[in-house]
Amino acid sequence: MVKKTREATRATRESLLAAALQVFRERGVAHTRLSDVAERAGVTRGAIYWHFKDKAELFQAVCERGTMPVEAILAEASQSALRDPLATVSQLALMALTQLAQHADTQAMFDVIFHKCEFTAELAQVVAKNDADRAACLSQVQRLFDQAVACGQLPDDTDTFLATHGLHAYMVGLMHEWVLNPQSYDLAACSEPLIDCYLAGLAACPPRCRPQPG
Amino acid sequence: MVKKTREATRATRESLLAAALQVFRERGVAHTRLSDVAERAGVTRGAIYWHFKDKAELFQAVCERGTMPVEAILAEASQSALRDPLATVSQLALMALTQLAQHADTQAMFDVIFHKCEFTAELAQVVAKNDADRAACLSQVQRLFDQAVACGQLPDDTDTFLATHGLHAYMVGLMHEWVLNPQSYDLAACSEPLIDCYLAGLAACPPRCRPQPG
DNA sequence: TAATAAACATACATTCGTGAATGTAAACTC
DNA sequence: GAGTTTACATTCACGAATGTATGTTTATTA
Repeated sequence: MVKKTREATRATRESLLAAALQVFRERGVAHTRLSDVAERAGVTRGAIYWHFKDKAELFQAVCERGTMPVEAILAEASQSALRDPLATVSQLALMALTQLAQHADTQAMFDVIFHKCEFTAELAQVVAKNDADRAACLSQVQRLFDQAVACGQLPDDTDTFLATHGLHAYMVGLMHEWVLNPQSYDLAACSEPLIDCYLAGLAACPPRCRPQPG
Repeated sequence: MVKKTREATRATRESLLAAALQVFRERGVAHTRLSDVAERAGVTRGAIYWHFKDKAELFQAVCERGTMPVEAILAEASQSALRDPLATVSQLALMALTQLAQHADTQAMFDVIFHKCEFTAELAQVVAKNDADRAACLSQVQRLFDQAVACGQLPDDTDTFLATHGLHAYMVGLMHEWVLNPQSYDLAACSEPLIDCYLAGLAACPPRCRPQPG
């Protein structure tokens, strides 16, 4: 039983990615042996080395598959109308948390990223992509906050850079901690009030721009 | 050159902990070889195995040394007067961020914890301690929020559980992201407005208690 | 339908890191 | 100041994981 049809090959690759995500979550990325992943997927290590160069490339593929939905959310939101920038930000955040709350694979993905992975030199590819994604996300949100200031939704002297970083940190922290204990509270139900709370803080008492020195 | 005086022994242990923190940060915990740590500390692996049972115990010691100051902050704050619960929370958060902003060792520590470590089975000890610390911190803060509600500083129907988890997530996210780019903004200067922003959101639009079903 | 290449399985060599075992010299105890 | 223990250094043997090389069978292609 060797050379499969094209569809079977795709299926093998998919089951490898799914198995890798599971084993990564159970054992941590650095501690997983490729033989474990192969066994979980019902193949041998040879199959892994056929589809991926090494563990780093496998991990990268797992990451790209896992972050696709979130990136799709961001891309979709960038199309959205800009009559109400703050509402756009709110919906963006809400959709991200909802995606996390509702999809087990997304939970597994973020569990791995946040708690079961060491971002070291050999994963430089993934780190670089993460950095690029974060930068894109941040600049997109900051643009929305700038529009919110222009609309009068936020005070004139709002430091939108800090506001953006604050919101991003909030989102990261919520995901980081919630995946540790998904049963601690109902994320799907609580996302909206949690997000509204931060945005209300921004409207009421945002970080202010300091007069630039010089 | 063997058997040192007691003070020299303490110094060796200290330099091992410092070396471990550095190497953990550079290579990630799972990828560091104890020989690297020994070399960095100017000793051999024998010295490590004398002071610590294995890598997990070394990591645990590094963690305990690194989280001491933050725990001291919490302990100190628990003594504080309770006339102004929200101000106490604010100062608590501010001190934690200030500690991070001002001490290179604390930055290294959180960089390792957040980005250079896999929390897997073999580190169960550390995970358990983390969980206990987090639970203690959360309940302490929630008590302060409860007092704030009693004082009228927060609305009567504030869901203090969610408020606490939100603040905790915010803090975790701020530290998690800032250590990735300490030069991205001046944390020491921005901590206060960032914290005030979230607390203002709590006062203005907190997560509300839902009527319990049944 | 013959030839080629895909999609793995199998077998192998090698390296790497660990833990334990042992050596040892100096500090501490009495 | 002799014995004991400390605080390491050195050496060794072992397993484990990796990457590669090769085998094998079947889909695909011309």
